[in-house]
Amino acid sequence: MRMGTDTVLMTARDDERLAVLAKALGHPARLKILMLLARTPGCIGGDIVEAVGLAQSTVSEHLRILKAAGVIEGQIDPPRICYALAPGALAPLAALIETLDAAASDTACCVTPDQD
Amino acid sequence: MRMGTDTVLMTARDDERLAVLAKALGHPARLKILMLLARTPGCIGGDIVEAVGLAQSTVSEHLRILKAAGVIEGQIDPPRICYALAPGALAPLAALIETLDAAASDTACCVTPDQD
DNA sequence: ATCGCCTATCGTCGTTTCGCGATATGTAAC
DNA sequence: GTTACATATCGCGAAACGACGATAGGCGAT
Repeated sequence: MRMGTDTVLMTARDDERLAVLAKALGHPARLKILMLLARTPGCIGGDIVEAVGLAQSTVSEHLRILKAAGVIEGQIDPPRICYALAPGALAPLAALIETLDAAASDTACCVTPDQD
Repeated sequence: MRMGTDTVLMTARDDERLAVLAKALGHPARLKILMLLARTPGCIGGDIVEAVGLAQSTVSEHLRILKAAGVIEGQIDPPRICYALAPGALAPLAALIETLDAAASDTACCVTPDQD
């Protein structure tokens, strides 16, 4: 299901799942981690701790949240743990945004006609 | 140089802004409100309260958060207040997701899709 | 087996969020 | 003026979040 034709219609308790996904992105430290993973060619472990500048336990928590949300994947590689972005994990969120943006242009009935 | 708060150094402040945007979507009630606004042809006011099934004060708070994040806009129309989705507000978040998803395919080095 | 490295989990504390009822504000109508 | 309606704001308690230090576990090297 690529197109979000049904995105507006479903709105069941998928809200909950979507919210978890969005909430995973709703923190600067986690965004930083994702950005780091995005620009890292391979996989990284403890380097993340230094990059975000927080305590190791705190970073581990953020990693756990991201993993629980399905945004990242962790694979145990003998020396350390290899973290990488999970492909397609954000697709539902992308579809949501697309739907909302499309509807925004359509429902722009009472928005102030001032354009910047 | 007066240094314009942030330049190309890093996405220090950008992360914050992006996080606020994502956090605005990171709640079931707020998602419900946005879905409702997306589905509504015109603009709605107090109907939102009944739709989400929460107290009027609670809904007002969620609306305030969404408005603060720039996701929705409210225009005072004498009898009530007209709320509508703000066009293009989620564009930065969409760009983020696109970037992450693109990088996910690229950095998928240690993921073993077939094996487990 | 012991050491050192890396990661996960635990316990705690302060802050923030969430939900509510009650109350204040503003405007249209009377 | 008052009344009625719709929204915003104000406490307030309960829950969740974010951060930390300390601790426990797995694995390679010694």
